[in-house]
Amino acid sequence: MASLDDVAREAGVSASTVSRALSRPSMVAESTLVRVRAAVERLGFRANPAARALTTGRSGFFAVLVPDLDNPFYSTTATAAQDQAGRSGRRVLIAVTGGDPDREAEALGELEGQVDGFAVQSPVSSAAALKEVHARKPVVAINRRVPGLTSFTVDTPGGLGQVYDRLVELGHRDVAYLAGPPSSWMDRHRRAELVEHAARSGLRVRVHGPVRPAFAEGAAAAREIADSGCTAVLVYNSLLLLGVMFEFGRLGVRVPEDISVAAADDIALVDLPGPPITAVRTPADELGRAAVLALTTLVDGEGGDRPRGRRLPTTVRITDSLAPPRTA
Amino acid sequence: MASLDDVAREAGVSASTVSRALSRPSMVAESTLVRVRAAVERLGFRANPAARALTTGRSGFFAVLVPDLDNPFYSTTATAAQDQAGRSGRRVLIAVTGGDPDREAEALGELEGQVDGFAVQSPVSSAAALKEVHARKPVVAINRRVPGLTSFTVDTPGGLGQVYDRLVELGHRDVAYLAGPPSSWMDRHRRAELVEHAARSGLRVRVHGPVRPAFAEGAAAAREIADSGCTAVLVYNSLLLLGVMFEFGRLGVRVPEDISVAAADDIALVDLPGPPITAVRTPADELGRAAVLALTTLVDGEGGDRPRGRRLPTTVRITDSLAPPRTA
DNA sequence: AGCGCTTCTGCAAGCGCTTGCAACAACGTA
DNA sequence: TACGTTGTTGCAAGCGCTTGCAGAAGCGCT
Repeated sequence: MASLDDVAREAGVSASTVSRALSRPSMVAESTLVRVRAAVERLGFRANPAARALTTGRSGFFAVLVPDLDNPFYSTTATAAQDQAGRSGRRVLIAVTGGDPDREAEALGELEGQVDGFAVQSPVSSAAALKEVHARKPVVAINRRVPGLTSFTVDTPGGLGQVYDRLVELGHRDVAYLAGPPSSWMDRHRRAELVEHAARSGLRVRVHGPVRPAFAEGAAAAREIADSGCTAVLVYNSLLLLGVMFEFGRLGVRVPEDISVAAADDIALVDLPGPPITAVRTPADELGRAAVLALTTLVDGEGGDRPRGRRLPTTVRITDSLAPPRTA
Repeated sequence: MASLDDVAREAGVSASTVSRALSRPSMVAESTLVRVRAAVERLGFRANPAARALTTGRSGFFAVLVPDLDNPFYSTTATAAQDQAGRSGRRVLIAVTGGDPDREAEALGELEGQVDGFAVQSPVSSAAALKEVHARKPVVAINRRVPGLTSFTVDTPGGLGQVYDRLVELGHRDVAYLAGPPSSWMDRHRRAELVEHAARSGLRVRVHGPVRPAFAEGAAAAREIADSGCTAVLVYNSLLLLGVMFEFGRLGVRVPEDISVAAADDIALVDLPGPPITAVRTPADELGRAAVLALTTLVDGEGGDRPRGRRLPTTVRITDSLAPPRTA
């Protein structure tokens, strides 16, 4: 591997000049620039990232912590984060934590020295722990509000409210909610919202689960839901909903004639043929992008004002997957 | 951040001793070890990875290149790879290439200096390009055989053969195959196998697709398949199959009464309730593990004999999702 | 007592890059 | 002509760690 010195020799300049030619071209005369570039080309030089990291204290990496990759919500944010990071020449280190607080803490600790910042998705760590890390390396929270940290969330509760309203309007009284993982801040949030709404509107809500938000789990829960006598079901996420509907299909439960369905995100529903399904449209990719963008300004920025987090608005797509209850 | 020197001072020894205490404890006296450890603890010391990488030439990272993360096959191998890497204290850098040769090449180039090796999943790059990288950093291929590289594949064709045989045995003559992405080495392989088998056994095979291996795409292809008059359908992967079956459910097409179904992997079928589906059981996680293990020996090993790749055997689960054709 | 040996520790160089500082040239300007 | 500018370059230190080498003990042996 060619080093800076090799390039310097080849171009007939000093190593510092080469370094500057590459990182701050405006400081170098045009003619030298050309020579250096030619030498770089000829030798196929690539800066040694470790050396650069050592001197600058920057690695060019952001870590993205996600509970798992099987959930399209997470893989989507992670992929979007990677894409966004690429725009400032950075790379993303995806760490799968399994939603386990210990592994999350371990990842935070181990990676602290290797990355320029963290985007933590659905963190199970305590806010205090996150803020401690934040004191040294910028941390932004995705999909959970953490006081003191720039946080990006999605206004799913708001969207769900509209779904409840519609259900009430249609005459539903008995609604099932298939809950996501208990460790999920989002799920707790949604349930709270649900309970509150139920109290206000006279809905009776039965919670099923919690379950791992996977297709198979949705399918597994379908029978219980169908048998529970509810007339509508709200599901923690779209992947679960597909599982539920898949099994409904096998059980002969028709949507929406026998039961109305809706999901709290629409990720796995995109491009699905046939009649659309009621869902809260969730901009997962935007979440990943926004988080990385915030990290970028946090790292590159002159310091000072930390970027404001946002709660991304949702839109609800109410469709014929919601219909009046059968008995009505 | 505490440095080695800080620890050395705190423990009353030299920096080199601390370094050795951490990386080669057997070279250090027990009593010193204790003091050093205490000092490390007290100061919360963590070695600076960049500095370590600079001196040793090792970053402790393996890169795993995958086309995308939405495909559970890839996310499973990636997750397993991460897990396996953790056992030797390494981390995994997941790079999503989108199945794009340019992005794959770019990732290989950019990461070459940052990682100790590559596990390349379903690489679209030419074998020559991969081998060129391999000359500098170990590369192992996942799910594609690349001459000159340690490669791990799964014997899906062998498994599919059994499925075909069973279909013939049941009296099927007209079979559909829903193909995966055309860039996939695996899909090409499977199709070749299929054609050959068809010729031998008098099956008539109609290829649908190719499609992106996603649930929605499967659902979108379902009607066309159902209308094609075939009596059985083989699907590129399990995610697609779920999509197909999902839509079958909505279309009123019954499995297996109206049509027999089977998938070329079983990943998304795990834990699915109800009657099991015929599938070639694919050890995706083992693939990820094996690849990282090979990398590990390639890097840590005394050199010499490069680890042999393997073609992981598959088992086929033939179930009642295969039944005699309707008209038979 | 003297010797070689093993065991442990410290010294110092160096990994490849960045960057503050100083040197220098070329160029007005007073 | 002398001097301050501006623009360009090189020198050298240093980032935090690892490691070859050599020195210092401590040991058993003759």
